[in-house]
Amino acid sequence: MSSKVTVTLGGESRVVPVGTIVREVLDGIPSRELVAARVNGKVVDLTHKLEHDASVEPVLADSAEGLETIRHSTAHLMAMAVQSLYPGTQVTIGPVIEDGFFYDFAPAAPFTVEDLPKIEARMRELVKADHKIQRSEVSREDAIRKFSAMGEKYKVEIIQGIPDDHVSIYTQGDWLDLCRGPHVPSTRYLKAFKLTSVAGAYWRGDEHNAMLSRIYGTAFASKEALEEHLKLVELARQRDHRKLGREMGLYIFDPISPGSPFYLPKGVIIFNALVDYMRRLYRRYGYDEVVTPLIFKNELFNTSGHWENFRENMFLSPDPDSETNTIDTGPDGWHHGYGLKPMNCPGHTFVYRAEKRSYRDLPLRIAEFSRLHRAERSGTLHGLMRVRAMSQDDAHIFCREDQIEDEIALNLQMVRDVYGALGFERVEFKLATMPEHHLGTAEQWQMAEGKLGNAMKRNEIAYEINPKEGAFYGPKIEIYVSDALKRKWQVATIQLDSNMPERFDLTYTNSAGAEERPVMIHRAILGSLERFIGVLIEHTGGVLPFWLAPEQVRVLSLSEKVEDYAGEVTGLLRREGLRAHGDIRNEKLGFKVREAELAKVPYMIVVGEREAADRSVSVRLLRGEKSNAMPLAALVELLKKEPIPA
RNA sequence: GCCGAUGUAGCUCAACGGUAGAGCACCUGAUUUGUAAUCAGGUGGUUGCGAGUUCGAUUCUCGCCAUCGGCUCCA
Repeated sequence: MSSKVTVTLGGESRVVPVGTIVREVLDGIPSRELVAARVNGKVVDLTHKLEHDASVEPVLADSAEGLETIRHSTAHLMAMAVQSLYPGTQVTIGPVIEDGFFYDFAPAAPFTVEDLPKIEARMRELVKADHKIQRSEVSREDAIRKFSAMGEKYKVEIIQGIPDDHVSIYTQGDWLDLCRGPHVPSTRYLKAFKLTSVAGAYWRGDEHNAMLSRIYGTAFASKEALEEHLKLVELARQRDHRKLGREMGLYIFDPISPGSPFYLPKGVIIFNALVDYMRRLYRRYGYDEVVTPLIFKNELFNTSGHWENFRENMFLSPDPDSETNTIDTGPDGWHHGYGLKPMNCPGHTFVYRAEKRSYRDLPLRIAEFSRLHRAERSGTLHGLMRVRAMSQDDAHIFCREDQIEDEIALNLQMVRDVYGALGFERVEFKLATMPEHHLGTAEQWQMAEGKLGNAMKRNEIAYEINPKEGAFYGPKIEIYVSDALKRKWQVATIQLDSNMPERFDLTYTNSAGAEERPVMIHRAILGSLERFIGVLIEHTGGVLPFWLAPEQVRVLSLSEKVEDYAGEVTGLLRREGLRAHGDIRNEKLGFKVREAELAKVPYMIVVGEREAADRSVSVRLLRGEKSNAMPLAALVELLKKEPIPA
């Protein structure tokens, strides 16, 4: 074996002795920017020894990998600080996440936010001490012995799950942790971090396991980048749909019905505008709308499989005809009272069965906006994003097997129409595949997944696979959008189902006169209207497009003298079908403008004596964007040009 | 459901082991107003609910409910 290795860096090659550390090869780069290196594509420590020929690239602090390394090292720094402040606390895992990192601990008592400043202070001390961060490799057995001796039983459990003979350990000062790495060379490199919150988290995410105490934090390459991030978080907080919804008078929540919004008149306008929009699309795409019951005998849910699979999320009601009037479980395992529907699908099979169906009737597209109720666990409720009562732009398509791909493709087209019209640029698609518990054979699943995939390819849609996340009856396409907090929300879904038609024994007569089983496609494009409105509000910061704005025009009178003219203008706009209101209160104009701005009314129409004299108006757009005067007729023209998606 | 925090007027928030206060909103009056807050006065709270400790609880303790941050779950 040669004692020299050839290193390629930035297109140039050089020969160095075997065992040279990467840092020495990257001698041209200032140490404060360099946090790690990429050797043959793999990110490693700067102290990594070069044993073979390799191509080497620097990993800089502000690159994606650099940031990841910094965050990971910061998580270690935090763990070191925690263990020095709270001896006896065990460490578990501490990964990097989207905007920072967390570390799960098993402390004597759970951490609270009051602990964070103390931990942060200790972290800063450790940074100042400039502890070198060193990697070493030990055998699995040695590592197990070592961590056992330290009383770190979670670490031992982790190591026991690692198949390799050797594991790596990182040491900084008198502290060490099992870790794959890489890490920054010393704690001095960590200069911009903040601990953000604490939370409980189960060991390995399993609620049967012990509850650990998790601390979240974030770290950046520079103080400026951290500040910028914190500013964004603050901005996002201001856009919170719960705050904006209240301020804009759209909806409220009350403990009298947890998880169920009370839509106020303005909120209903948004709700109805979205429903109207979907109805226009339904006409174009050939859907029929139905209204089915909200409450059913549980016999329905027993047949559909909901009783078995969804009961814990259902609101149940006794049978009023029953003498005992209880919701006890009956002798055959399901109770004979009523259940509030959590989904429309079982009910829609009765719409299908209302007539004898022929292959010529298919595809049959049945839509419904009815309210659905799901008994979501109390801790999961979150404004409009996670509710117990919701409406969906729900539809079920009953079709022949040979129509599946076309129907899916048509739906994907509709998805694009909708998200394009609403200005969502970041839309992601996933294909959720066969889960552990499933009905049908692997071949059937493969075929169904293939059809969904093909339909996406036909629409030139790039998608990821979401393994084993399909519904138990069939695979699904999941469609996600991002909100202002950069949280991804699943909104739309398209699911293939041959189970429900089977359970309800749905058939159609084929061209040869024989009975065949249709396939059912479950789909929603906006998904839950509640969640969609929440996402929309955070996405737009409450500044909704004209066609969705609860109040489109506000006419502001300057004084009592022009009250009549203001009323006349408001009346005219209303007759033109616009959502216009007059503000003729005894207030100064500045005050009225401010209130209209806060209410996010897109058009403010100012009328004073000048305007009244020549029958004109002065127009101000939201945020003072534009302000000019025009004749009344011109205003109507202008407003009628506002786009409404169809 | 689990971990942690929180709950005071319609909203945002302050205070305190000795029966609560501000701003906004609301009401009344004055002002007649030109593009993000005119002035003055007034109404409004059994401090989330229930129990305990205490001479006395809104404050301390416990339970419940709800909310917030997470976990978990999500056909």
